[in-house]
Amino acid sequence: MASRPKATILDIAREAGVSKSTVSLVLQGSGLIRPETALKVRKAIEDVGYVYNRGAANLRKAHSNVIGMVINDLTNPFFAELAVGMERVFQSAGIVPFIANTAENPVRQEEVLKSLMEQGVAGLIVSPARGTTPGAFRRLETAGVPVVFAMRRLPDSRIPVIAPDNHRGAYLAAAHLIGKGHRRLAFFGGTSDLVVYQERLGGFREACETLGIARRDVLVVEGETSRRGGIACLETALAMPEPPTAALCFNDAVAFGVMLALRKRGLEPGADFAVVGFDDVVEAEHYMPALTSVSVDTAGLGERAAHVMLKMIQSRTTRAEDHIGAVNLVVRESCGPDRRTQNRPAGMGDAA
Amino acid sequence: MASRPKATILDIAREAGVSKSTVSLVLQGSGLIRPETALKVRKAIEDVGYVYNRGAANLRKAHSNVIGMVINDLTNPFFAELAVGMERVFQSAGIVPFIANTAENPVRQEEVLKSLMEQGVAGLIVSPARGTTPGAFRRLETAGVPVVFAMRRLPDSRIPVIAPDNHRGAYLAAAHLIGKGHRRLAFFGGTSDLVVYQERLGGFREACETLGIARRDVLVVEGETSRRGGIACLETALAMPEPPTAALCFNDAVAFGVMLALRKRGLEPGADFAVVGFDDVVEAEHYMPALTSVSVDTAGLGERAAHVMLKMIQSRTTRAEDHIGAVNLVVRESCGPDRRTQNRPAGMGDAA
DNA sequence: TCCTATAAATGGAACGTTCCAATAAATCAA
DNA sequence: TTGATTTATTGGAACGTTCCATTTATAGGA
Repeated sequence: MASRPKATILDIAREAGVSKSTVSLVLQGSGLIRPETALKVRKAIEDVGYVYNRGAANLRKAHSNVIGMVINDLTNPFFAELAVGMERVFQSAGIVPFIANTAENPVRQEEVLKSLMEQGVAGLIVSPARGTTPGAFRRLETAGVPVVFAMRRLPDSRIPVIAPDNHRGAYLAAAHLIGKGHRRLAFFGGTSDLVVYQERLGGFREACETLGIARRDVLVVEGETSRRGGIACLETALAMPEPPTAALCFNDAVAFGVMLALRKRGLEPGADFAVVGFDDVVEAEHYMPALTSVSVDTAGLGERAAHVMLKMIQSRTTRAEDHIGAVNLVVRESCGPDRRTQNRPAGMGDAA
Repeated sequence: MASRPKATILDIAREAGVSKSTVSLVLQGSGLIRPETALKVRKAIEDVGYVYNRGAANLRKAHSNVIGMVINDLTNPFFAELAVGMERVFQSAGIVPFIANTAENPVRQEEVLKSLMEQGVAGLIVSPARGTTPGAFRRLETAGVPVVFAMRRLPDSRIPVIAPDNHRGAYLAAAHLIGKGHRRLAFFGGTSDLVVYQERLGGFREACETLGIARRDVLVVEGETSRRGGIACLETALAMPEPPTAALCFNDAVAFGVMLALRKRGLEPGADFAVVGFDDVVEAEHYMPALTSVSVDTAGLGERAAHVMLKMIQSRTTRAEDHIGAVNLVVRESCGPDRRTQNRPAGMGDAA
């Protein structure tokens, strides 16, 4: 149980009758070593139960192979999808990304960033917590650690951003609702301290203006970006003298909450009140009714972010182009009484 | 941009006019240093933009403060909840846990474990991937790294396990269904290579036997532990000559799939076919109809696992007691036509 | 045969910390 | 004043790697 002092390359060297340098070379897969020697060394490695000490190695090598992923809300499946996309590309690059959750808490985020820096990360992909102060990433910048923002951005920072075209997505969604004949629209959920919020709300507003919806007929209700937030938003909206007949929600979680609240009131989402989500998480398709949502190709954005990160590390730069991902509206059943236009859920159960 | 060579304690020492040892002591918050000296040093640390090199420190200190969390499926909200529970306790211990996803892939799991070991983790909380080979954790054991299994266990290993009482949970659920008058029951989803599966199925079977359900009236359909798996299970079951009228699902994801498939066939979950889930993820309560499920207090188990881990590290042992968490059946709307017994979703929207 | 070129293996310094043992300074008892 | 004790500070040797500069072995060319 009480583990003996752990083996080092010197133990291996002794065991295999070679020098530590040779062992090091073998460990790095250098071609300079004679195959038979390499084999002998590898056997010794196995025998002594050696585990590589990356900390010691990093002491010489300047930068590690650890990439950190800092996520603001792990319980939102949306971010899990993002993470999965990133992992796909890191995996094929032989890198294991470490994920850390900040739970939307800037203080926690500071701790997490500090810890990752101390660990000597090679780069960081971050979806910053709400309320992140402008200076939070100064440390990283002065240390020259490559950072990429995913999905969210900070008001004015030079850090590259990988995000969907929020403005356009919201525009499309609003235009769709207006096209369905809705004249009193609402935007539900989110808070104005988020840049994403500004973008989505901006697209929504632009559509309303362009397509002739009077200013007083658009209602904006801020709220938590969760089911609970959606429920609250709907209650607020329906309490108005002239309530809206359709809503674009900040994200799918809010939309689910809205649909739930509608049902609670005996209203049918889609028929009695149109709701559109944003992000198109996997659940959207499986909801009842299936949720119309703005698809942002989450996993694709994750992959993109990972690629950008890899390139930054490789070229030792801390700069990169922003990348705005294409979006498209996936029309399902939750957005208006006209059901002729609905998409079928992607090929499952059709044979039954 | 091209970061100057990063500052070390020697730079700080020079800047503050003290020795490196003094700086080191300050960094560790030692009381041996005169407050004014400490202040001077701290100022220098700020000035040179120093970041602590934990790798170098670990070279001397033998054990790090990194704890790894290895999770088999990050996209299952269930595991996110588990992670959140653990984070709560680690946070208050000043530890930032690193999460890594294995995506239910044993090969990936090997890589992840290797990487974490090389990083010099102080301990590991693992929910092992399906198909993990018995030897996968031998390395960790010989290295003396404390490991705790969460939710899942391996057939015969001495590694402590934190998990819910699967047998009892399944028993309760089955008994409930039988109490509702169901006589032909099914168990949906999961595969027999999982110990959890054996446990849950075991409880289910015991209830059936004890409460007088004939062997030929219980149907077991293995399948993926996902929505998709649930859909498939239902299709299979309904194709039988005498299909079941109720099912206990391996987990909530499967249950959601089953409900979806029922709807697709024009059947109403709850009224036409009773379905019970397992895990009681947050969505269960918000589903339509709300899902009856076995609640396992996921976050609580996460906390427990973290506590056990902390204790193991502290006492330098690799052994600990198993911990089997209490479960209880949360009856909602998805399990039978008798709606008088249903629970109300926890206090939201009641005022409307 | 000797010389050169290439291949394979090696010793030692460095990386940024910690911590022990030692020193220097300050305080106290006599 | 001196010596003993306490309080602050410090130098140096680790820790486990990498990598440069060397050395040693092997092969090829004349």
